This record gives sequence, structure tokens and C-alpha cells, in this order.
Amino acid sequence: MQAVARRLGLTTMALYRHVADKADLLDGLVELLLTQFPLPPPDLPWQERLAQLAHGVRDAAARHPGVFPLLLQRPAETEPARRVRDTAQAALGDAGLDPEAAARAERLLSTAVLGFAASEAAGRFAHHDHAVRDADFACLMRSLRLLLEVTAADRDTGS
Amino acid sequence: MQAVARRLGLTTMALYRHVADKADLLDGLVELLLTQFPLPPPDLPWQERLAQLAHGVRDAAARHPGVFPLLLQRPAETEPARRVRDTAQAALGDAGLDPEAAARAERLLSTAVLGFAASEAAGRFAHHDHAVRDADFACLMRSLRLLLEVTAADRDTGS
DNA sequence: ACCTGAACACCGTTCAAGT
DNA sequence: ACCTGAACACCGTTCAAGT
Repeated sequence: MQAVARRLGLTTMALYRHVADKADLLDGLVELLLTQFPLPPPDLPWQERLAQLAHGVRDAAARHPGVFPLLLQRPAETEPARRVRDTAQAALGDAGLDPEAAARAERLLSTAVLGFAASEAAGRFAHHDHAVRDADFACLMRSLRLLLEVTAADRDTGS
Repeated sequence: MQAVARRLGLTTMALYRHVADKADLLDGLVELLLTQFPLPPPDLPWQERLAQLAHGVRDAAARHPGVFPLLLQRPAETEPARRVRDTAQAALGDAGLDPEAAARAERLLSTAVLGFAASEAAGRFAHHDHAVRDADFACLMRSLRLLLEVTAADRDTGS
């Protein structure tokens, strides 16, 4: 709070005009974070859209490692959070999942991607090169795509 | 610090005899957390071992929601952390992955499971029933097993 | 409407001093 | 060796008071 106020050239107490408390300020920060990467246009293939979303999330984590871990901590029911989630769910729907399955897949996929990005931001993989982490991320992306394609194929053949 | 000291019936300053600082105390807590679930015996099938590990992690998160999120934040190079990781890597080796691939798969799988458990502990899925979260977790487990089996099959047929 | 001063109840940490 | 008292530099937050 004091650091933020100093940066704005105000006293600490002036902040409480614009923000209810510290948690409210942090909520505002994660909301801002979710607008820091582009949402893929809906006419791209669904694989492409999910990949762009995941890369955007990872980039945002790299640019804002301090705030990012908060994303995994709160329900994120703000407008920008909803926009990101709807984009992912739409892509999963186009992958052939029914709405309920798409919602579940979105929760699981976002957890995997957010978890990876948060781990990286917090330095959990700090003893690995950036090249290793890039390969890890690529492997994660490949695995998730494979999984969705296998699931879709199972559905198509009715097995 | 003060709360811990009060619970021990000591003054706050007495803690600094046994612990370097607050971060050190928290490191000790996550170390303890990693001993709170059983490591599966190595004679079980690898699918079984990974499943037991994942369930153990989720239970630990449910029992200690306050400390758990810290697991995703630090490198975890302590002895208990290594034991858990080695158990997972051994199972992945038995699934047919070479050592490098097993290490990578361990990083990705642990991130997915830890991310899910941390999300649950922190209340990110608080607006969903426990039944929904159980189904989510079951879906995650099924997906990860499927993924490993597909990968193993690909390797066996040399494609 | 927006900002400030003064104050409150808390933090983690250090260090000289005690037994 | 282990613990304590006193002190320091910090937190977030409130509220009456200023413009």
C-alpha cells in the first residue's frame, strides 16, 4: 500500500478512496493481468485458438511474475476472467465437447496451464534452463492437443 | 511468528533459535507436508502408484489448505520432496519413458496435480460442489493415464 | 469529491542481557 | 544452549479534519 501510494505521489490513506482494501487492489491487478494478452479471433481452428491462449497466459506470467500466482488463488469471477474462460470453452466446444464436458475441460486445462505458468513465474523450475522450460511447455501443449484429439476420435467412432 | 510462538508457549524471539527466519519456517512446513501421505510400494503397477500419489497429494491439500499453495512457489529441493519425485519418476520409467522423458513428464504431471490441489485448497473452485470437483479430479486422472498409455503405445509400435 | 495527520494494532527481526 | 526485554523499522486500516 505504502509503496503504491509513494509511486503515485500520494499518501497511503488516499488509496482508500479508490479501493476498499488491499485484497480489492490485488483483485484489480489480476483483472488487469487478464487483459494483457490478446484473445484469439474465433475464425481460427480451435487448436490454434487454445495454443494462442496458452502462450498469451505464459507470456503474461513472465511479464508479471509478482502478481501472476494470485490467479490460482481466487475464483476469478470478474468480466475479463469470464471473457478468457468463454473463449476457451468455445474452442473446446468446436473440438466436439458438449457444454458440460467443455466446462470441465476448461477447468482442467486452465489449471494445467496456469499451474505451469505460475510455477515458472515463482521460480519452481529455476534450476532448469529457459530452453528446458520451453521444451516442457511445448510437450504440455502437444499432450493436451493429443488428448483432445483422442477424445474427439473416441466420440466420433462412438466407442 | 507471534502466533506460532504463542501456540508453543514461548516468546516470538525464542523461535529464532530454531529457525533462521519466517521463510525457513515455511520451508519446514512444506517439508512436513510432503511426509503426510504414504508413498506407494514399488511392486504395484505404475498406474496404481501414480494414482495413489495423486490422491495422497489431494488429501494433503485438503487437510492443510493454508500451507499447500506454497508447494507451487518454491523449488522444493528438500529430502522429502526428492523422495516423492523419485517415486513418480520411477513409476513413469516403468510406464516405458526413458529417464529424460520421465523427468519431464514428472514436472508436467506434478504441475497439473499440484495446480489442481492448490486451486481446490485456495477455493478457486469454491462455487462448485465437492461432487463436481471429485468428478473433475477423476477426469484429470483418467486423462493423464490415457495420455501415458497412448504415448507408450506409440513408442511400442515405433511410430 | 478528494486528500491528509494522527493514531491504532499489528508485523518480522536484532541484539544485548539474562539463566 | 536456550530464552527474554526492549527496541526498530515496517505493515494495513480508521477516522476526524482539512480543501
